[in-house]
Amino acid sequence: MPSDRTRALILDAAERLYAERGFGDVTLRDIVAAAGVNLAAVNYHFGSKDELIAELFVTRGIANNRERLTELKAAEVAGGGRADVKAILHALIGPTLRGCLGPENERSTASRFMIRASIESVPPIRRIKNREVDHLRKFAVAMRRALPDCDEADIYWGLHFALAMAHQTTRDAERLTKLSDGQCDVDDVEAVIDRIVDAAAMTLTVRTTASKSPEGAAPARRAERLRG
Amino acid sequence: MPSDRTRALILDAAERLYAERGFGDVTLRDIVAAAGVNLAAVNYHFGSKDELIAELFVTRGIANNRERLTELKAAEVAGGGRADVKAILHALIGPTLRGCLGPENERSTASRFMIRASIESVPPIRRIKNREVDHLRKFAVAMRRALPDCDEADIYWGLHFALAMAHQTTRDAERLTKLSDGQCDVDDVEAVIDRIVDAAAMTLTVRTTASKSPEGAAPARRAERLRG
DNA sequence: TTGCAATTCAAACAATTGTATGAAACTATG
DNA sequence: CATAGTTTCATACAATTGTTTGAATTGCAA
Repeated sequence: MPSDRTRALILDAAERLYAERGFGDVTLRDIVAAAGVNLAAVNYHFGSKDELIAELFVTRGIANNRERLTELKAAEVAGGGRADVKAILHALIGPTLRGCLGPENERSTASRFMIRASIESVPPIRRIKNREVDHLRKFAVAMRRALPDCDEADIYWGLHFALAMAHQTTRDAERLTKLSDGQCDVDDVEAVIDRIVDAAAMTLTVRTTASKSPEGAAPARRAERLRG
Repeated sequence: MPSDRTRALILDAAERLYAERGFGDVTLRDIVAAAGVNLAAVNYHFGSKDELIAELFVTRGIANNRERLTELKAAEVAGGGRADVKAILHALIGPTLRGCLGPENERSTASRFMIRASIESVPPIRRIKNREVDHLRKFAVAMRRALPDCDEADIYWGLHFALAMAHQTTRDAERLTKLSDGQCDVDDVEAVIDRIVDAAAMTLTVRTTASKSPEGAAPARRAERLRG
């Protein structure tokens, strides 16, 4: 009859503190204080600090991946087995962005924790992170179906850029707001998502006409089809 | 007659170690060991660990900004007072990327240190970082000149996306390589730069035709001119 | 109730880290 | 040479951190 209460309290407090202040600034004593439990409880229930972090990461990672895949499947069903480019990108970056931007009270600690985890590469997480590639491959497969004539490398670059823009927007939202004097509204989450999706979709579907380096340093995209 | 030798040794070792392993994993003892100097030398020459980091950051930041501005000015001169979109973006992301990608031996510890600094937001750096916005504003001004009819917010988003793609590419080069089974060649630095410049330029200059959200969540770009 | 295992707790431990100290070594000037 | 100022060095200090320990407490079954 294990008492999961303390365990859950620790997980909640740890996730919240890590999401807010990052891994470097949060000690076990901070966590147990926030959770209202004894210091030794962490080692009793999780074995070590690293195992606590790892458990948080795998749990949240699985949930996040599932959310993305659910949206991808839905898009594939809606498209009769083949999702279109924008829908795929939307499924890839939507879930995370929705949890990280927008009004403070609507953000999820889960998403913010995952962003932290992908920023500060702390050892226990680094060891697990390899599985992410397998997850992304599913989106590459879907994208290849949506753009059968597109160069394969370009597809990977497109996914990479979509993730890059999404990721950096959650990181540097403040800088962007300051730089633009508030003209860039990062609180309108769906608009931000659409903007990033549009940008990434363009890199995948628009043929570059005037290349700066004519000797082919940047290979021309070979996509003809845009079904958004 | 101050002996700058020890000082320089510390700066070099610190920059290299921070660039390689990040701020979290490097202690003063690691630095002095690598520099071959005494532990107390750090506090003697810099006052504290934080001041050492801050000095590194401002020095390298200034150098990096100067490099970017030099390229921007050159592009403006070449364009008769007005640089074109791609040239501006090239000046913005080129210097950093050149120092962070490509063959190991050609990378600069300076660039990699700056990337680290922008990733792990350590207190002494966070305090200084605000000046970055003023620096970026110069690129916004140049871009407004290149795209007089472009919506202002779109310009900021474009710069933001360019930085995002560049930044994330230096961070996740390994993942991209693994995901693409080596099909995405991140070692061809100039090709990568061109690719990112192209992508960012597209978000600024290509009018989106089919928007996913017709009620205007993602405002249509208003740029007509592409002078690449 | 009694007994036993699971859990909680206060306290201590060991290691690490940034910083400070005071003596020693060095350098240049008188 | 002598001496004052600068720099280096070994060492110690104080604070923090993850972890461990052993006793107390709790919850439940016999």
